[in-house]
Amino acid sequence: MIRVLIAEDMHMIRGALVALLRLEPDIEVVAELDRGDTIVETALRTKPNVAVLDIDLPGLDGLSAAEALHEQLPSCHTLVLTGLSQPGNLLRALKVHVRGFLLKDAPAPQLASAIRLVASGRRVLDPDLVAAAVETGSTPLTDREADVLRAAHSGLSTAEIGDRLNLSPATVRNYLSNAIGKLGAQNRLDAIRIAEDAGWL
Amino acid sequence: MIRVLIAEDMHMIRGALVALLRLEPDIEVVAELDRGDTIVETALRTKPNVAVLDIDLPGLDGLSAAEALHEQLPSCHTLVLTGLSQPGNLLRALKVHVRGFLLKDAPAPQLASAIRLVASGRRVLDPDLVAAAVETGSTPLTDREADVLRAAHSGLSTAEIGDRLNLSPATVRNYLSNAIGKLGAQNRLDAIRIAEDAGWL
DNA sequence: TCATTCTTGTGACAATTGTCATGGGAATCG
DNA sequence: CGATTCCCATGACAATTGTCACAAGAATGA
Repeated sequence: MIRVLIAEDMHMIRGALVALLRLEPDIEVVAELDRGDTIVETALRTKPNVAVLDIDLPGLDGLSAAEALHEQLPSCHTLVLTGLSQPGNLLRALKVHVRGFLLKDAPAPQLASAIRLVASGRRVLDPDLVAAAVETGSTPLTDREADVLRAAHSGLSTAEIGDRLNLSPATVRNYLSNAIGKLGAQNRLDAIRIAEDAGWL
Repeated sequence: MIRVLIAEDMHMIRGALVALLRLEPDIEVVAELDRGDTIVETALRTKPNVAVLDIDLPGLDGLSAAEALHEQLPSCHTLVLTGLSQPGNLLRALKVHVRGFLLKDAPAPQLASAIRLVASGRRVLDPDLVAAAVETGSTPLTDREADVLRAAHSGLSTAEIGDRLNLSPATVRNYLSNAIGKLGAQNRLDAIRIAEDAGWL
C-alpha cells in the first residue's frame, strides 16, 4: 500500500484529487493539507511514501517544503503537481530533489501511475517540459534584482519600492534597468511578464 | 438522474471532478470538454440539465458560452466553477443568467449539492462573494480604455499599443491616464493589477 | 432636439522611468 | 592574495509616461 500526503490549497480540487486516488486499491491518502508550512510536521507524523505537492501554497511554497521534506524524511519522495508550466520551477524542483513533476493539464490517470513510479524510486518527468526548462535555463537575475522585480510586480512606484526594500530610488532604477536588460524586455512591465512566465519570480 | 456537462481545461482537474461526481448516485456526467467553443453544440446533442463551466477556457470563455447556452438551450442551467474570486466575473455571470457561482476553493461536497440545487431551479451564490461583487461594482472603464489596458497588459509600450489598436500614441496615453484615474492607480502597471483583480479585464 | 458619453485627436508640460559612467565595500573562489 | 561578482549608491541625461486643457464627430437616450 502506497501512503500519500497531498497538499493543494483549493479545497474542491484537493477533494476531487483524493476522490480520484480513492479509486486506486494500492494507494491510500494519509494526509490532506491546504498550506505549505505544515507539510513537514504532518509528514513526520503520518510517514507517507509519496508527497504530492502543489507549488503555489500559502504559508510556504511547495518547492521549499519539498527541500525541507527531503532533509527531514528522505524516505518520502516528492511529486510536484502544478498548474502552470513555468520552466524555472522545474529546474528549481530538480535542485531540491523532487522526483516527479506533473502538470494539472496531464491526463487524469497519470496521477496514480506517477505516484506508483515515484514510490518505487523512479523519476517522472515530461521530456518536453525538461527540454523547455533546459532551453530557458535558470534565472539570470541576482537576488536583489528579483526582489525589486517582485516589488514592482504589485504596482509600486520606484520610490515606494525603495521604501519597502530600504534602497535609494536610484538604486531601484539601476536594478530594474539591469533586469530589463538581462531579460530582453522593453520596460519594467515587460520584464515582470517575462520573469513570471519563466518561473523566475 | 441529473445530466451534467462539465467544461474545464486542465485535464487532471476535470478528471478528478468527474471522479468526485461519479460517487453521487443521482448525477451522471454526460459530456466532458476542455474548451469553450464546443459547449453549445455538445449541449444541444447531449441535453444536460446542468452545465458546470470554468471561466477561463480556450476558444471561448465560460461566461460567453453560458450566455449562448441560455439562449439556445434554456432548459440547461449553468453553474460556474472558478478558481479566482474576481468580483466582476460574478456580476457578469449574473447578467448572462448563470444560476450558480462556486469557487474551486469551496469544500468538495458542495459541488454535488450545488448541482442539485441548480438542477432544481434554485440559485447558488455565496453571500460573501455577492457582497464583495456589489461593493466593487461593475467596471468603470469604457470599452476602449479596457482595450488599451489589455494591450498594455502584455508589456507593450505606448507606441506599440497605438500600432496594435490603430490609435495615435497620444490617444493611448489619454486612455491610460483616464483608466489610471478611474481605478485610483498610480501608473499603468498598478491599473492593470487593479482591473485584473476586480475581473474587469 | 438636446444633453451626455464615448471615441479620437493635438499640444504642452511635468513627472517618472530607463540608461550609463563611475565608485566603494563585502563576499566568494581559485 | 587577486579576480570576480554582488550589493549599494550618485549624478546626469534621454526617453517614456502621466496630466491637463481643449476640440470635434458619432452614438445614445431622454
